[in-house]
Amino acid sequence: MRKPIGGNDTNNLMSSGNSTTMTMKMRKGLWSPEEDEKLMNYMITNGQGCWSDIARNAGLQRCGKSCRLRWINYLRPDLKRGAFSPQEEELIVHLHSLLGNRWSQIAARLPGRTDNEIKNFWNSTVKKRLKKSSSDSSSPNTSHDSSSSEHRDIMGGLISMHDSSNIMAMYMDAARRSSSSSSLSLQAMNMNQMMEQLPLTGDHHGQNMPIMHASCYGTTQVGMDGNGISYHGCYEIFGGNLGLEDEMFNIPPLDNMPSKNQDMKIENLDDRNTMIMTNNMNNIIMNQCYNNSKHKVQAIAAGFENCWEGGDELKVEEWDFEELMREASSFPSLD
DNA sequence: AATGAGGGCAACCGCTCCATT
DNA sequence: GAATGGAGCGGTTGCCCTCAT
Repeated sequence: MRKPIGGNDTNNLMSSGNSTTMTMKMRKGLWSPEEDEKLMNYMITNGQGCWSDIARNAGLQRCGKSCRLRWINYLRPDLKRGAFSPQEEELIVHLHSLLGNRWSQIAARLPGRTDNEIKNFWNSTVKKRLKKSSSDSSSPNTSHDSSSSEHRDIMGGLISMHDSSNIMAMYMDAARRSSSSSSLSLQAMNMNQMMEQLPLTGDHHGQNMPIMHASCYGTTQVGMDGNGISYHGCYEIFGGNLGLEDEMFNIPPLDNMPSKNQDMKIENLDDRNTMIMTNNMNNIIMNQCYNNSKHKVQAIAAGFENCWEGGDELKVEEWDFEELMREASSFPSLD
């Protein structure tokens, strides 16, 4: 544990020797246990309010912003400490592929984890791993032929999740960055082109198709409790195995998440394109699930939509990524 | 044992969004 | 409609720890 800067001597943070000037210098750096305790006690007693008031009333020489950060990232009682489980890691990779660097939204789907934590985890661990796996696959020794089996392994397994995540992230980033009038449909076509670069699977539903076109299986069971939606089971999407088998995930209540309607109100802002895109993707996923009468829906998009009503169990068996992309290509231009 | 490199993590910074006046 | 302040978010920094040499 690092020692807080300045130790416990908060006086050294006051303007030198003249307390009447009220020019209180805000303390920076690491939090001392005493500060933590003050903030914790105040929050427990008074609850959340205006952060600058909290900082003042709790007797902390901190700016409200700093207090907020400390509370959210460290003191909150519902925080889960410790290393990320493989399941959490996979979920992060998957969510990142859908949401990009929207750490707060990713964090909202990982109970007990903070955006900062996830961001740090991503930047330190996952990014490195992805980089390594991509450099491995691009090395001369892993040329097309020899890599095919590796690709199969990769694409069929967790690493495929990473690769497909990269592609999705690239795609999403492209959509996000695109400030021109180039429509999402064009980007969707590019996505299809990217898909075609991918190795073929043997026989998937009677067709040779890039594995990214593979179906999405969801055998997730969904239940509701007072705290929101929880789901567990085996969850596979975009050809990757999320490996959530027998793992419980609690999805926070909807008030933590933007509603679909809210998202739909977001109009034509470049940096929101991804969100709209994601939403559209999710809508399509949901439509695919509902429209295809051949397929059973068990649950999909549990963490992304939470918007079904009624039935305790929705069933998804599979949906066709190709069709998904066809639908995606028909997205109206956001201009 | 000393030291340098790299990694992990907590916290700050700057920006945007939104509500209020 | 403009100005202002608070909240929230993502990017970045910098400190400390661990590990290899």
